[in-house]
Amino acid sequence: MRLATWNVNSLKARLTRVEAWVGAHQPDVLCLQETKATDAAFPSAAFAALGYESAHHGSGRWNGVAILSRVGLDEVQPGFHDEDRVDASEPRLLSATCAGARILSAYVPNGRAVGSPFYEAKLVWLAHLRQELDSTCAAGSDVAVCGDFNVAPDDRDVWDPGSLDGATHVSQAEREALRGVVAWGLRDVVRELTPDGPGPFSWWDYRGGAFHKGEGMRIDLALLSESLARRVRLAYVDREERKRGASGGVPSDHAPVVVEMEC
DNA sequence: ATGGTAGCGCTGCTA
Repeated sequence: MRLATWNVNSLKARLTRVEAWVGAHQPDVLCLQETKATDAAFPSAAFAALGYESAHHGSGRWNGVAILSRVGLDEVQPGFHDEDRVDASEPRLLSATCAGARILSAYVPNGRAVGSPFYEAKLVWLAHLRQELDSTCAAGSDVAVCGDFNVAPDDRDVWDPGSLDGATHVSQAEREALRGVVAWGLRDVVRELTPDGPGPFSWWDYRGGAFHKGEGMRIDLALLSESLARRVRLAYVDREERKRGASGGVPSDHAPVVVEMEC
């Protein structure tokens, strides 16, 4: 089973690259974030032509999450199961069951600036994600929480920890909120298989040639339950996709994260 | 040099 997650920064702008990447890498399940698409505009036919069922939760313009699967796509749940918990106007979570595993595609709020209302909402959103796992996933079951967490888990996950000390994405409270999600019973398998930093980064600012200067962050994660994590044989970031070239057009500012599990 | 790039969409916001 090959599972991947990718913030595409507009599916409309990236469709050719996504199709090429799917064809080349053949994921069984692919979580997408920042589709910036309405459900009506989501290109389900294009993915069906590649052999994938798909589900999307989006309202256009901003946010938007999707799951593609060629191993079944059932029990699709847009948003949190209890919509009273979080403002339902921002489509940032989509869950589905694929080959017996509960898959969550998550786009955590950016937070903008430490201490802002958006930052406080980000912390609340992460707390609700933990509650979602508590109330919808059984301990010991196959669960993968994949997406753009907009948090760098520790200092190995940023290019220059000193210059970012206390900033958004690396603040203590954000990291604690992320640890709260992980503490449900998840493992950060890319980090486990790549213990040395800095990196592997999954996001680079479009500005200032950050990618080529190696100034990125690791904020896109595949968090796997124990039952899935012990089957992992490969987990990595596909930096090649972040380069301009072969697939044509401008790349997303995020690279895909890929996990390969036995059976 | 207090900037820069990209997407959406047509004005300025979001990241």
